[in-house]
Amino acid sequence: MARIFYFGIPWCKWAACAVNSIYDARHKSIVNRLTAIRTDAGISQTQLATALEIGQSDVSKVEQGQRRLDIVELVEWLAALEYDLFSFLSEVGLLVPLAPAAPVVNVASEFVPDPAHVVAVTGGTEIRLVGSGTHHDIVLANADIAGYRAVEAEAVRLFRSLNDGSLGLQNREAIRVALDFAIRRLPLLNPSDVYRHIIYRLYVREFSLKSPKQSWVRAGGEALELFIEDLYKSRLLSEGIEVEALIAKDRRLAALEEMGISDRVGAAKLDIALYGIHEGKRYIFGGLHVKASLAERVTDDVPCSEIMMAAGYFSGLWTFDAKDHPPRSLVNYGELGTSLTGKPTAKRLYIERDGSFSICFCYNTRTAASYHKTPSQRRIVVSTLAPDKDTLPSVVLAAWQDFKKARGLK
Amino acid sequence: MARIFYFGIPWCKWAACAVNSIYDARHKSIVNRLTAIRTDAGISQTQLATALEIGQSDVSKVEQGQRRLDIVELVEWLAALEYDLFSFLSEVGLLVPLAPAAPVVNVASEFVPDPAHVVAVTGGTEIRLVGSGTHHDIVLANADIAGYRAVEAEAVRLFRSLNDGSLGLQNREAIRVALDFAIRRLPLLNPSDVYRHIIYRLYVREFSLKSPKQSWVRAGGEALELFIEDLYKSRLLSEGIEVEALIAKDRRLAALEEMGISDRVGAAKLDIALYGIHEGKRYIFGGLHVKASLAERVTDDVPCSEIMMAAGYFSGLWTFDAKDHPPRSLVNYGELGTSLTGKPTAKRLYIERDGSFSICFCYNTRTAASYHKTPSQRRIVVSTLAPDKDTLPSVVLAAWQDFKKARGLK
DNA sequence: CCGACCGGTCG
DNA sequence: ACGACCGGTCG
Repeated sequence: MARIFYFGIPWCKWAACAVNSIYDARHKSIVNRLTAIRTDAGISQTQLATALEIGQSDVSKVEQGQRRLDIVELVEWLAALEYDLFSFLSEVGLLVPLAPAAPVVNVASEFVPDPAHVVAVTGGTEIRLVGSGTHHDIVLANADIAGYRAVEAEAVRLFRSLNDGSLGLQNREAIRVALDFAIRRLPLLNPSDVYRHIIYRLYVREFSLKSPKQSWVRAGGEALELFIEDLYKSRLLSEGIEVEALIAKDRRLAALEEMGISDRVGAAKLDIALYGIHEGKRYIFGGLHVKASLAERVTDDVPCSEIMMAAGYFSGLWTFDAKDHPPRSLVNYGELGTSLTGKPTAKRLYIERDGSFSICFCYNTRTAASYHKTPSQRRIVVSTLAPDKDTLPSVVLAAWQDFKKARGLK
Repeated sequence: MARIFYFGIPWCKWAACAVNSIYDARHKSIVNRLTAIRTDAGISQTQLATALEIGQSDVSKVEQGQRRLDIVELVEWLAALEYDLFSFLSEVGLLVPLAPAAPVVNVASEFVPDPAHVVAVTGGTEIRLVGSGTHHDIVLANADIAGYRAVEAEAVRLFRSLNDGSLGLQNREAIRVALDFAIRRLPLLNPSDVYRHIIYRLYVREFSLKSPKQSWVRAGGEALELFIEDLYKSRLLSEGIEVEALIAKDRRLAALEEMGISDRVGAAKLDIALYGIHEGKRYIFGGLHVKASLAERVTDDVPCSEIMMAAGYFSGLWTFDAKDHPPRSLVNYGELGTSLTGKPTAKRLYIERDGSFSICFCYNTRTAASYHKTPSQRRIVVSTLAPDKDTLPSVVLAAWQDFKKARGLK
């Protein structure tokens, strides 16, 4: 039973407008917005009337406020305009959250977003993840409801197209586009939540050609590398730095060979190469290891990273640190730990104690960044992907300048 | 522009109910639902009227369908009932997805044994693995049909019991028992096929309490360690060697500490400890890293193994080398490679070139054993688990004798 | 074709 | 509780 929120305008007494709400200011804004949606879409009153199988004069009357729409009529009106009802209600100020979030529910697996339960709450949007005969409500802090719905619509469009090939996209490209769209449309969200609760779960829900979770492993992993390449390309090119996702085997081998370490590391142990341009020549000066989540798999990258650093190259770990603990909740706490008090998690030690990476860029804002001086001097930094928050470009630029100095390139 | 859903009932022409939609079936359902929400909440018409600051008769009129609500009124009505608008619209059938409904079933490649297709063929038994609307017929060489059926029956009994807890077994224990039963009952089969095509696939087919594949990852992995401990315990105890699965965290830490390497490796990087008994004292002299399949995950164990070897300990890799390539067939060729001609697979290099493990014990009989002298002198050995074929006990015994000599224990 | 991608599990 | 377990994918 859904009683979490109510949608209303508490300061206006219904009694006052019960008889003549047609003249009410809120009705004016509804009517004005309906008219604007129609004209923005380049639809004439006559065309709309035809679609609704009513007379043009009925459309005119509604838009002048002389005839009011009940809920069924409004729904069909918006349908004819192909406009989302919740976006509409949001725009005309009819959605107001009541209570703070979310009863906690115990869970099992296969949790995917329920399109019928997307509600505005204080400070964000609540979505419902349903699965195994139960559900869990997750609050996406700083997400507006229209933004979430737009992201869901785009992801659904992209992922469904994979089932019939209608857009001609590879899976990894569809995921990259969906993730890019979501990060841009919901820039204030925790990026790790966007990745894990929105994009991953919608992919699992919509993609049915192959087992979606296993497909996600392959396609999602490569999509993340493409996403990162694309994200930083423009931010770094102006600094004379090129970012290259090493998905093609020969490109990866070329990168490892230029560093002179291809005989000592597996051929597939670097995800992103960083090249600096100096006097028209292109030098590799480092790279990024990309992991959506860490688990024991972060160990894979440690040997290569240590070899790179020993050879004088920059070697960063880029991660969403995505991980939730279903028995308790579906809150995405990550594995690097949310607190600096108490014993550090095992994963932190790779960076803070062992210094196996030059730096760890973490995009789960629940993760605790390194605060005090670390034993290895290597740090975990945490931010969103907003250009003014994310220090990756400046860190990479500094690494390039250090590299030039060390190699006597001036 | 948000176009996720449209809200409407396409088969009903608006025109038909524009004048008198109050009598429309959809209005009835709206009105009935509003009434039900009120009564379910134990609110009287009078109480609701007071909250809305209207008369009780107005409430009555609305609930009888004599007076219809526009959108502003509906929003406030639901607000007074503390009921979610989106849930309401969903319940009265006003939310219709734009695209055809999402395909709910994504049962792609879940290949599980078809109990109806088990046939004797020359040299073995053919079973049918069904999934994705297609199937693959697999020949289990050297399996008699009665043996296969007995194994399937036992596995089904064990795995079904996990759904209702009827045998009181943990998942890993049920898997261990099933694997043990199968290996004993079908001793001439390729052990990797027993593991992968029989035990794994029956677990996926029968266990339904949690997502079976992910459950397998956890439970199957630990079951394998228990299985190995149990398998070699009796064969090695007579030689004064104890085999201990390091599933308990404190036992694992104790093993790493006795080797003096606990500060340099992650706490969970060894699966089986090997202890020798000398003059009533128990010395750790090595261990086994266990992997059902390799993938990139074998890298996890490399650093710990190299540290163990550098410190003078025996460090073996025990693997089923289980891997098939479904698009082509479901034959379990492994990743170490079936041929010694041509370029060695990347996985072989860990042992044969880099010598990162003392030895690799592989129980996929399709895998090619090291034949020529290897660069590292370290070898891949391949066999079944039959006591007269499996050289593991003698290799481990030799390692214990070498250890005693090196440490001056005589 | 051979390889690394990642998340639900459950002790 | 927090960690390592492993296999279908698809380039």
